Amino acid sequence: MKKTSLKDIAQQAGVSTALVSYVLNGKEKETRVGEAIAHKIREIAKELNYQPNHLAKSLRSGKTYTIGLIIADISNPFFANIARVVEDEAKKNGYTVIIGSCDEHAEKSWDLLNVLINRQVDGFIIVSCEGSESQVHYLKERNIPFVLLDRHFPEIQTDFVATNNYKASYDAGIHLIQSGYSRIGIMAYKSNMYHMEERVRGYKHALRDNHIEFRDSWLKEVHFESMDSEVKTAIDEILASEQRVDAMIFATYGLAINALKYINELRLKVPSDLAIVSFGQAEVFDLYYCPITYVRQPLEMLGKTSVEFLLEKLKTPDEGMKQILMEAKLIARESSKPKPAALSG
Amino acid sequence: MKKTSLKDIAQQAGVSTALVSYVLNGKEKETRVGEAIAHKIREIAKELNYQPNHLAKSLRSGKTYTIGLIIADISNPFFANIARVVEDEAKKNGYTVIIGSCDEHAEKSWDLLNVLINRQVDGFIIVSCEGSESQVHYLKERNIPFVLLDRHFPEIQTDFVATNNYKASYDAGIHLIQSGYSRIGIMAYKSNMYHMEERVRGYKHALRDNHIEFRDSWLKEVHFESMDSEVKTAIDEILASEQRVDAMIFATYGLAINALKYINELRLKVPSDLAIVSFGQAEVFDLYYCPITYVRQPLEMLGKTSVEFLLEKLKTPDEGMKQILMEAKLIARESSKPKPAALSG
DNA sequence: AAAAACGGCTTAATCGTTTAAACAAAAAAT
DNA sequence: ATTTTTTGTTTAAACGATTAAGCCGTTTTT
Repeated sequence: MKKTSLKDIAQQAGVSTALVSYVLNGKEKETRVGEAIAHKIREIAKELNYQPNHLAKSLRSGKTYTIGLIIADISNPFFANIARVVEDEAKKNGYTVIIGSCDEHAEKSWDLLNVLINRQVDGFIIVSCEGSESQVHYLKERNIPFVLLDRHFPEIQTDFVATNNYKASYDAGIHLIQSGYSRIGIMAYKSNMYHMEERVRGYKHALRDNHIEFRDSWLKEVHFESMDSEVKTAIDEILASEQRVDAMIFATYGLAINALKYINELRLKVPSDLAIVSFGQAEVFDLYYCPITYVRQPLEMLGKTSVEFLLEKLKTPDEGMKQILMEAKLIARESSKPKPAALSG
Repeated sequence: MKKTSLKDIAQQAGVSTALVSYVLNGKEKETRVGEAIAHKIREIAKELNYQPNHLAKSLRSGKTYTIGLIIADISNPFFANIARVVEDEAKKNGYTVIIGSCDEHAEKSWDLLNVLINRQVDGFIIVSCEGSESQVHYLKERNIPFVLLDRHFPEIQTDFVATNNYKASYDAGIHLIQSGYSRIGIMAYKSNMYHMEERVRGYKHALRDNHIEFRDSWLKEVHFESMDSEVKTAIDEILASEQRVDAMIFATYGLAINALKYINELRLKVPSDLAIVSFGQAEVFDLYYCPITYVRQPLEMLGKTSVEFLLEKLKTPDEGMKQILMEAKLIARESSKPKPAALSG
């Protein structure tokens, strides 16, 4: 039972494939196909349950209506959700998305890029990982349309859609300070990715603007790959420092999860022993005995806009760069509630 | 800067495209291509950074090396993770995966199916949703290879890879009983999906085998779509029943998350006020103030095996059905620790 | 010496579409 | 009555690969 093709319909109708193609693509008007025959063709197509072969279409047209979505880490619920949004938005526009996770490895990202290029995706949406600058340059050179999502490289001119991480982190810091905390630590990934640097920078400026002297021992940078062990060490150290912190910002969801587990092991009470603000939304933060204050990034908007940008780029490739920074929102919960001492002070 | 094709290489080398194809596909021996020319072709290919066009290959060969993965609910971390496993395993075998989530809607599932069929995927791996039997029949009729994953229809002969839900649920019940709980409730989705029925059946049999009389008020079935509100009502009711339960089994991860939030609101202590066992693994269960006992399904094996089955089916379509039920494992934690009273009794 | 085999290459059909160009017949304009 | 226009249709090339079949010298076999 082979799939029915244009040819089959043409044969049954006793016409050429051209007519069938015209009719089934709604071009009967422009190409002046006869009423009767057009009707007949549609009937037969329905009867034979004709489904066009996308491969052939794409080969001919050079368009696959497929978007490659390369994500730095799909196990992160933030990215998983953003992937969903992208998929939905793309589907609405008749595009299919092929998702790949590079698990924060630039090499894997190269592989994915090549696989997807071979599959002739029309363009890419990319959550870049560290060390993938060359890939971005490659895409630019090859003139392959793409939009960077959530993370971008300030030194490379590209389209991008991202969060204002500096501001988000600054806000997180201010919030803690206003809640009465003054010795505030931050845990981030050891990385020279811009979004991560911005988060640290925002935090530092929040301290500075409130005349709190930043101390090196308050900044803990851990490696993504060995997060499990390094987080524990980092927590131990940051709590042992002579100026013991009374609050912490976690620059990512993954860090927060890991740290909270350890904090539980240590029997530390949140927020009385340690207040917490974290990046990244997830159900988990509702479920923790003390609901975690978190920075909510505009997930839906980020995803939607990235698709929008890309589709526009596909339509009119020569329009200028589109770049946007969106504001995150701090959701204040119990884990950073005003320090009792601060109320009277 | 067009992509380089076989033709380009052929022109540069001054030969026909046939030779280029032979060489680049490693068929130079069988097709007796001259040493020198073969070498030259390879050089030029490298120089022009030739990347074969997958569309053309697929159109010609009828194979896309693409698998369609249709998932009932990708926002469930269990399925998200299984998707990752499937993707990885497929990639290892040179296949690309196109993932789609139908969000538990049979209609959306139909759409996805059609989109992917048009894209000529070689086969499907499907986590079915309720009411999608007709789709399974359709695939069978059309002779499109597929494997059902995690959920299957006992009345339809298909390949499938799933968990032994009956056993898993039975074990969960036994575990609670042995820990001293005797009034055990269960919350499940209102659904006639087999996997859900099996979970309820296993639970009931655990009670029966321990001479505990099952009470209708202990079984709470809620609708997936209106879960948020129904879960609360269900919890209220199950706690108000004359024989108030002292333990609960949650048949899915989503139910557990929802219920735990409400249980927190009610200031119920786990496990002293209510012991808990849940299906589905996730970091969350480590993070809850009282680590949740859960049924760990063999996620990696499920995913891997489903790919294996499908690839075998693609190779030798006429081999018989492959069906496998895998055993889950109960991970006992604090949320179901032995009841103090039970220790002395 | 003729026939067969081999080595090295090209030709051309094919996969399923799209679409510009050509064509023929009918209708309209001159 | 001829030319032009319009209408409805077919032809065939193209997308980029694969591959059976063909071709033509050279070498080997008989």
